[in-house]
Amino acid sequence: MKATTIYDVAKEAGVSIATVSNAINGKGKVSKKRREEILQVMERLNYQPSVIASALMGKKTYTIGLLIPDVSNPFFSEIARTVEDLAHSSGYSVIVCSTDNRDERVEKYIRLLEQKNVDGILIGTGLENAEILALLAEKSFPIVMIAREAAGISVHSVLTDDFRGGELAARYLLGKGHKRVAVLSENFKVSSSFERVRGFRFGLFEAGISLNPEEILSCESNIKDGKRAAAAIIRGSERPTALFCCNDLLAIGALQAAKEAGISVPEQLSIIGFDDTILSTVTNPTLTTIAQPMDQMVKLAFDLLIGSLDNADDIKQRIVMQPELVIRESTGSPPIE
Amino acid sequence: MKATTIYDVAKEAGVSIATVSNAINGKGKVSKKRREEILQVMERLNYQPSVIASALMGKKTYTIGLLIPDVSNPFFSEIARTVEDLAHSSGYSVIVCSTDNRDERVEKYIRLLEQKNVDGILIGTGLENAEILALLAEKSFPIVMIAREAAGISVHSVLTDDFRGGELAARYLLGKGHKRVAVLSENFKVSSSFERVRGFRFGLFEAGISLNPEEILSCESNIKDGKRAAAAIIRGSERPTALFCCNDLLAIGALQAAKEAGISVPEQLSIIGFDDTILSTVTNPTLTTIAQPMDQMVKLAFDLLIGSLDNADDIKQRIVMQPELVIRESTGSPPIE
DNA sequence: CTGAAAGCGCTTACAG
DNA sequence: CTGAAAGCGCTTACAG
Repeated sequence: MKATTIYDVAKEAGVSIATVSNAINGKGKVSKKRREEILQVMERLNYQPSVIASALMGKKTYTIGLLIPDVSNPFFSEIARTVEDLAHSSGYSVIVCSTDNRDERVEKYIRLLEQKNVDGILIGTGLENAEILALLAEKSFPIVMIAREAAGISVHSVLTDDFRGGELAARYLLGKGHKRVAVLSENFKVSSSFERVRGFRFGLFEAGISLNPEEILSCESNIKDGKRAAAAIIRGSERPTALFCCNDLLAIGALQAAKEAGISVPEQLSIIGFDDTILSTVTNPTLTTIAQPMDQMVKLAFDLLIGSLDNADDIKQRIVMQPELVIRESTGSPPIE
Repeated sequence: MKATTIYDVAKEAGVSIATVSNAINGKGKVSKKRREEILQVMERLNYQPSVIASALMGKKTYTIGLLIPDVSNPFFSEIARTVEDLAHSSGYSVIVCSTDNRDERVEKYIRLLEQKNVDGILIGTGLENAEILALLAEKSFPIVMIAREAAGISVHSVLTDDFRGGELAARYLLGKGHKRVAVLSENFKVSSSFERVRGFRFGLFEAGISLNPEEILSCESNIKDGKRAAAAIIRGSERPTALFCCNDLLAIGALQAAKEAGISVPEQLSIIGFDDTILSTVTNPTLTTIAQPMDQMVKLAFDLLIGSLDNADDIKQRIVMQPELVIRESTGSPPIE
């Protein structure tokens, strides 16, 4: 079943293919009557222009890439969904790429997306590798960072004030009366986590409380490793009364470790997460967490990307959004000594 | 920064573009020496063939579509991740399309994917609409159904024996001593849910227990609606001692409804889900559920799709996998009357 | 306002 | 074994 091409509609409408093309794209001058005729023929023949052919002529492919660490991680799958809807309603489709935060995957995907001539890329995965940054810098397609930074290359970025988020968590815990706290972080090379921890320490510092290095643990960002690391904290000689986790996955690991150790949350241990994913509403107790305004962030990032498509030299923006504390059940006052 | 084309490497290597093309694709005869030279030049020039141009010549686009109800739903995001990895390692990329089970979205996405010349589509969303089935039937690209059926069109499908899954749940509950049970289902028009309920009823029936229509509720497939529907069941005059939910999302809704009503799970009410998503390990109590062997299913489906790419007339298979009961904490014996 | 022609970057017979 | 040429389905000056 050969698809109908522009030639078929040209012949059927008794005009040249150039005129059909013009009618479709609203380019050149086509008389209203002709245009209508052509549109009707297109309808009748069920003609759909080939994106491939027009892409070859240097037009857009109407495809964008989305680079994230892992689609199966709820935080990112929620982002993916928002991106997809936005893209869809502007006529774009999105190729999803899970990087696992691994440089070789990032690089491979970037090359792949380039080969497919995507119009632009939304990046929500870490970009620390100098080689990759150099690779990206020489590309012609626009890039927008979302919830992450990319130092040294000229791109738009939309992020949350992670430092402030950490601070928010510290203040809240302090307000509840906690004095002995610990931190469970994702790998420090992930800049957002690093900032969250810095902010948290700063919040504590302002209240005259300092955090010893051994009270800050880091591990891979998944439930299992979070659980293991949290178990170590819980078993420690001086168990903290509150634990700040750099994301919900780690917080859930902590929740599980506490359950296994027979420590009740929040009565004996307060746990606070970050991201406000669907997971935080599903645990029991539900999770107090720091929310990023993801829908807005994705919307902003997407609009910046689409804007860059037509105007590559626009001034690169760095938009910083404010995080918010979402209080649920996993936090409370410290136990009375 | 113009990308280097086949002309550049041809000139640089002192051969014709035809020879370069042949060297790349291993077509025609190219002397070993020439081929190596060309490959070196390609390397040096950092040449990457344009997928677009070769797609226009009727070659593959190395892009597949994935149609699922919602990427942000953990069950599907886990599928998406597996598909992505499989695709990636075979040189394909995947365009993710969330349909929300809405016919107009399904249709729009199918047209979009066709326009983009995807090589094939993996469908994990319901396909009941006759118009859409007709649309699909006339398409030239291969389609593989995953965890869903598509009646009346010639496609491969890989599914779980949903009936058996329902039966498994019934047997297990029966074995625990439950006699008064209820069902919380997703919309019955979703065939997999319908089968699960049928299987569950059958399991009960074999033990001489029948289910009244009012003990089977259906609602939208999300936590909130599940919670609301479960609340109605719980408040009912004769509260069941066990509740079978057609998927984990609904089961979580039920868990929340129970918590809110002050009913303890599993002591006063056993709850069993379906799908074994990450969510079922995160709740408290953790969720007993019926697992589908998704990784295997996705792998099979993907391989069938890739196979169909080269051989469109292969005999369409219908592979049925066996579900498995995963016992966690949300189920137990019924309370003593 | 409309059409002939060139060209995008490839692949594929076909001729040599 | 290698290359000239046609063609995939479009778009874009350009001429009329």
